[in-house]
Amino acid sequence: MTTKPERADRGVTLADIAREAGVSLATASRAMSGARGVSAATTRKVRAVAERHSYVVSPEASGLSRGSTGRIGVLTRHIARPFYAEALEEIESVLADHGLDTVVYCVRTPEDQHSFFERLPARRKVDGLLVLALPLSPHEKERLDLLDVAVVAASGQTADYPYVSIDDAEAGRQAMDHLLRLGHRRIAMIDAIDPNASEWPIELRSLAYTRSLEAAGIELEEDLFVRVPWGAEGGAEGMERLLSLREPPTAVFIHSDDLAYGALRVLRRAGLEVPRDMSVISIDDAPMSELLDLTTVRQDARLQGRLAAETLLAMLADEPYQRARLTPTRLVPRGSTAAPAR
Amino acid sequence: MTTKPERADRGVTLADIAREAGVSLATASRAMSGARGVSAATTRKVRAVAERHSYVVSPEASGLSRGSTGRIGVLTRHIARPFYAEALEEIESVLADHGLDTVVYCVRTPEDQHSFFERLPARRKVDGLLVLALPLSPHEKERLDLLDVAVVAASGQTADYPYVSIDDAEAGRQAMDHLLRLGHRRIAMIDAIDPNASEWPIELRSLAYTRSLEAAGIELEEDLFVRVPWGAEGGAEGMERLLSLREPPTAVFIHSDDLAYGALRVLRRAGLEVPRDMSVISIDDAPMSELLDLTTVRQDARLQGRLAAETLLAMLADEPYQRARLTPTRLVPRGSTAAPAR
DNA sequence: CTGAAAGCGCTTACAG
DNA sequence: CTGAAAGCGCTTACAG
Repeated sequence: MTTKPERADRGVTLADIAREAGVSLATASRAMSGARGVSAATTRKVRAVAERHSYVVSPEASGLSRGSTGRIGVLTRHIARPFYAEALEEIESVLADHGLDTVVYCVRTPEDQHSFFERLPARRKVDGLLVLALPLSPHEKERLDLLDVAVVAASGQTADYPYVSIDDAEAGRQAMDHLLRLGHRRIAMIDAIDPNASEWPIELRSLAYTRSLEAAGIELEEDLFVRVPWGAEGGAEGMERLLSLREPPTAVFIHSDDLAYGALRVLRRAGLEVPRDMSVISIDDAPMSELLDLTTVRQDARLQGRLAAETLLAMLADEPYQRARLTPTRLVPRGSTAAPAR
Repeated sequence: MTTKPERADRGVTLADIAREAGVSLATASRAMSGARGVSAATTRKVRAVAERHSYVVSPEASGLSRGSTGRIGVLTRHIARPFYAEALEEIESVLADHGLDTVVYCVRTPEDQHSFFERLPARRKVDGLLVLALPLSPHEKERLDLLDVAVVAASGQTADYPYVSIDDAEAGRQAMDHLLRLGHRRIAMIDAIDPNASEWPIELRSLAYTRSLEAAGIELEEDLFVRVPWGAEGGAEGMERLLSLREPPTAVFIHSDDLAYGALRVLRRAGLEVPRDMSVISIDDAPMSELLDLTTVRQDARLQGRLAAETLLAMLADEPYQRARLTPTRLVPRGSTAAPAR
């Protein structure tokens, strides 16, 4: 019946199903969506016909009609780093369980990030957005609000969206506490900055470092605090700087596991033994840390992803939710820390 | 003018833009899409109005009309493993550069996988599908064909879709060759099987092992070939079995880096030194391998992801493409291999 | 419980 | 170069 044959065979439509089932389009639609107010027999009949044709309702058309997309966007700066990858995997899992698709927007570089907020490619494409460990400038937040969808942040946000995160200050305290209890007094810190991050919240981990030392009555030494770019290379650089001191520390608290891996390599190559010559602790408990016998403070990336996704689902369903959720961290003592040699 | 006010304020529509620009809907549509046949002045006027309202064309409506979704699905069993995460990151990057969204379908368990192929949640939602290192049974392939979209496989496929992959046999040969040249004769292999994989292609890596030994005139020893489940734990188990032999090998070729990490840990804990007591080589060159000083055969996950995405783009654009693309692998000699002790 | 009809927000052949 | 109109494949208030 179509006057445009080239469009005619895009596949079976609800109209076809309705016709074959001997009901109206409206009833077929209700039967397929499980809306109430259709007799069980009719529903069965319609669905049987649909089944026979391997028919599924077109999400595009359905979404257009009802005004939702059935998709959630995840905005992130990385996919291939353990924390992000694990959080993403869990997010996808939660969303899929609720029938929602996950679309990934990865802004690798500052340029990508800039263009994302200028062009807003997610506009009109998602029902909600999960912002993964991406601090937002006020301008970026303003742009994001143009999406006009629910937003939840996981870790390190600067805007005022509902969020899920660890308590970085507490995690830092746990790490420092462990070193102090072991008897260390000369404790260094290798802090990390993301060279690509335009904005970053107050660094709670380094704050924990200074506070813990102060609380223990230990004087701060400028040389013992180094700040390096993110990643194993940064950790290596930081450790090299510490080893070059006239009097190196006996222990070091490192911003995160990734950095610690680089630091451990430097120690090994320098012929130093861990933990005898240097205790090393960091934060994350990334997958490799167990293999490397690294003492660390565990944060659960998957849990954070899960809770963030669930928060977003609650917002979309207009159910109550917590604006701020802190997930627990805990010390995982392994072989890279011990009491100082003397 | 709408009779349904609750639907009225979903935002600015093309009709609003057209009205304000003083043109018809049709012309506004053409101006926004950049279709030819609109005067430059009109185009400018329409776009200016759109800009002023932060308007973008609704992908849902546009897609419904033109019959495409602007989305590509990625089907995978993992997100949080380096190979997958890197490939995915690159895929997203390529697709985003072409204005396409990436939606992830991660089937973690055999049940997830089964349900994916039964329910086909990607149906009517994507213009194409990238299957990441997921071997398909004939039945699964049959189901997938119901999606009626372009499909490209990256690594380890069993169906006959266009694909991108390394040459596993060649990679294995490179690894074995390295050990043989160093003078090893007693070479073991730790092979991996994915306990979740319903189907798996002929194992080309272990084939390379036997062939290389045969070519070198070395007799195969059953004890020297062990097969374990995937992951570091599997590698540890495999190495333990090899160490328990009356006469352990002097070198071992391991299916992939992940397994090698576990094997290295077992060696270290057993007080054995690498490479003095045992040479270790594997395939992948995952991010941690450099830190662990692991000799390996590098495969480029990002390149595979990129080429797979580009192949899919070519298919969608009806441009010529290669049905099979093999990406190169190369030996990366590091500190975990050396000539046998005596 | 069921149907006719309007509407979701676009695109595009057709006719100027 | 531009517009009126049909169509994309659904959903849902309205009226039985």
